[in-house]
Amino acid sequence: MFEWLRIVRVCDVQSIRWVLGALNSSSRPVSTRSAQVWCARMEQVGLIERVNVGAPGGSWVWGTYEATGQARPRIYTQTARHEVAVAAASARYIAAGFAWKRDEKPSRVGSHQADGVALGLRSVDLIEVELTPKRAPRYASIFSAYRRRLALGSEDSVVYLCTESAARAVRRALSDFRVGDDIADRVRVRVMFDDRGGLLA
DNA sequence: AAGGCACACCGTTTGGCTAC
DNA sequence: GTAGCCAAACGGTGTGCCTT
Repeated sequence: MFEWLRIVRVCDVQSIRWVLGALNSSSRPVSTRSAQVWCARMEQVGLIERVNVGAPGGSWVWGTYEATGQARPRIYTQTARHEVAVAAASARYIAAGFAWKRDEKPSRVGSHQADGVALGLRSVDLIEVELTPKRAPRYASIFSAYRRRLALGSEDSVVYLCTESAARAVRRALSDFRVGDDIADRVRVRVMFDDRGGLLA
């Protein structure tokens, strides 16, 4: 659990449910209640901290320095909601039997760091969590970075997990740009989040 | 008409408890 | 150890009232 928290940094209680389920060798989440019990116990012994931000999905949770060796994440920033959304996606992948790791830092100019890498038995997917649409030229440069990476062959596909509006922007960019067309058959776009960053059923 | 404020209501989360 | 039920707590939203 703490290995996973070290990777995602911060998550919500719903994600804790899925990862606890995965640790029980189940593809289903444990109950919300037992996830809360786990959090309460870990908080009591100083291994996690949590704060109720009033978001769907429950309190936000992170490992303390004692547990992960990492500094407290900054949770009152714009990117925090994105981090929690990435963790939510990661938790589902873990429950589905995938391993999860952070993408490596871009080693050269013009490359792009994905939000995560899902390692399955038969495939390796680069995961992008997209809550807000980017400007079109940004997609063009990201797509050409992905085209290079996919050509190298160590990853099989790119998965965009989006809000409704972000999915529209990604699909439009895929069809508008030539580089988008080049990689379109290796890119999957899924609507997975609502506008508040909550996970759709 | 617009803005500020208090209040009630609603949905969600949390923790206590019990049963299995 | 877990699921299910319940009550309390909390944040968000809508409404009514008052002032500007």
